[in-house]
Amino acid sequence: MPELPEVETIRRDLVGATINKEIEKVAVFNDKIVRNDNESFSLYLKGKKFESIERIGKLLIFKIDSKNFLLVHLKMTGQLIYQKKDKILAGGHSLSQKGSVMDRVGGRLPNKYTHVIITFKDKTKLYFNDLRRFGYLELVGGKDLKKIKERFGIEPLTDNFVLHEFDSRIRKRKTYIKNVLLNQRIIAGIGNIYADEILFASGVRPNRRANKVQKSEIEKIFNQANIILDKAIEARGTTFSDYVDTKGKKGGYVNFLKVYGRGGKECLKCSTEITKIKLAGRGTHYCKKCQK
DNA sequence: AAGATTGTTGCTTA
DNA sequence: TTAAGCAACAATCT
Repeated sequence: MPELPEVETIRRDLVGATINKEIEKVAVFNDKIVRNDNESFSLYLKGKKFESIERIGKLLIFKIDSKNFLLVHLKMTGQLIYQKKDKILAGGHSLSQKGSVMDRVGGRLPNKYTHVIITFKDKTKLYFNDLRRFGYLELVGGKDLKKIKERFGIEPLTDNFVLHEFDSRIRKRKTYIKNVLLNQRIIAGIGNIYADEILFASGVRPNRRANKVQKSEIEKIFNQANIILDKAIEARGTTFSDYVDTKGKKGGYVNFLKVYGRGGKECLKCSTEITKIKLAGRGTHYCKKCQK
């Protein structure tokens, strides 16, 4: 589940690897993944370069020129992997038809989940893989991009992410505090894993109503969001199931998780059993003693 | 073998 | 007009 830290890790890696490299060829194997007409998509990108790569929330924005942008969203199981050439097993052929964990995390490429391959002129390749096929690629113009950007709330780790704004956005809402953190129109980039981790570190239960959370608690949530997202980027993200970076490597923050995925286990602070509930259809983990 | 897994959109309802 | 809540989407694992 790529959230802000995972997508940011990918963005930084791809800036180093692909900026200003001429695209030689684009192959699309699944016509639902690319939201534009597949043929014109490939044709358009041929000969183009990425001028820069930005991110808003969990969305990657590859700038082609001042009016054209390639959007890539990984949703739950999308991957962007960059490597020199197809890895081919000795004596075998390169396209694995059988899905396996090895295919999903760190195996040979392309595999049955590879839906798009961008080949650069220097023969390096960028693979878009997605087991669940929720992710997408889309070419958009400047006006579309502007509209899309407007749909996002305040962005952590930027100058717009200030306590006052954070507080006023949360305070208005009657829904659960966790829902507010997950709502991309209010705050961009936080997903299920980091929402649970931030609330644990802040001592606030996910099912508290946002408008009933004290100002001092909102300040804690704000501070912990900054700390945790920063630390997670430093650790190159969290691999819980399918996430890997552009080299196919897992994220190290999984070793720092305090509550996510630990339902029924002992709280690392107080040894109380971690409670797992369902909130807004999401698995939600918290410590009933440490979080009020 | 049903249920869980989750990011986002779009619909319905209040 | 806006917010809240939920179904739908997709494939795989337990």
